[in-house]
Amino acid sequence: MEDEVQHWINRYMDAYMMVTRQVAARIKDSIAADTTNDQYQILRLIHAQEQCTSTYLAETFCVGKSSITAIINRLVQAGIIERTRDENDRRQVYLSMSEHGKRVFEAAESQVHEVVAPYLFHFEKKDIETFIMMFEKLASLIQNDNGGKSQ
Amino acid sequence: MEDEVQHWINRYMDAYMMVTRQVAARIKDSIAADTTNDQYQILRLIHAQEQCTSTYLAETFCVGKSSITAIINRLVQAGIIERTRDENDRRQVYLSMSEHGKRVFEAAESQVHEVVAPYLFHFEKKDIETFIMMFEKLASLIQNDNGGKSQ
DNA sequence: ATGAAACTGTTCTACAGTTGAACTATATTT
DNA sequence: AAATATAGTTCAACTGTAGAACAGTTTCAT
Repeated sequence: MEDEVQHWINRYMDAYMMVTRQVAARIKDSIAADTTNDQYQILRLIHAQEQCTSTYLAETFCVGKSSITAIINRLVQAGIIERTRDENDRRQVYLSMSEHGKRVFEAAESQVHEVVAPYLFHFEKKDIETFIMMFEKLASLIQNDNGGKSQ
Repeated sequence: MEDEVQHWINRYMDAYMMVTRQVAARIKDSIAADTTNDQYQILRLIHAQEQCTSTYLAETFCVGKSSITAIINRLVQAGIIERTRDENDRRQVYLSMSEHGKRVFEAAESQVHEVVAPYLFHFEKKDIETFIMMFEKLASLIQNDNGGKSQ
């Protein structure tokens, strides 16, 4: 039983590292050279969020807020992201994509899809569903498990 | 059909990012502060490989060889890794763990297992097998797809 | 109403990781 | 022997990360 768990974890880590690294490398080669993978992930989060703040990004991305400031500074400098202060609570700064930013994001997105899509055709529809659902269940388990280490 | 693929990719990316980031953050909090996640991944590769070279690590990790040099330099400086030149082909340098390195690696490994294992108990044995097998299939698809971009 | 506490985000310094070009040393090819 | 290929390193420039100190804003307790 214990051995089985160990074995699963090792297999998972092996496959996981391979997939993660290779997919990241392929996406990097594919999307415009001046946008990094992390920047693309940040753009995805901003795109999906109505009023996106640094705090939200820091929590979702699991990094400190100063990392977000650094990334956003570069994206602002590249004319991709714009900052807007909330007039009701002037502490908050909302992050949104400029028109140029939207074009950059959409181009990157379609490149990513071109990289990933071909692999899907090697799998049964049913298996893809199962795979994604397990991934989503895992994501929600992890998400609802903040702070409390045990269990 | 196209829409379905798009939808899958988006769901996959969402779940994937969440799991990747959260697990990485938890592992980082868990393993000794002076070993990074990337260093742990490198140690796993060295541990699994009989005679490990920089070139092998660079290819497997999908980075340039100079990145590997930088990582290995830090691990050598920390007394975790040792370099040994091949006497038959003096260009080659084999990387191996020192005794201290082995202890560091085993400690990190057991920490990682402690972080990951609890999540497994939320899943059916059968589903875990399916999940890992799909991951492994994906890994091997990607691996056997070097160079040729299309398909 | 005012002062303490909490919150949002930035700046700064130090470091890990990445890249790509230039380089050293060794081995192979012709 | 000279040209070429291979394995690895060095260097400079950059992205990403952490954590502490900080500034500005809001909330809360008394």
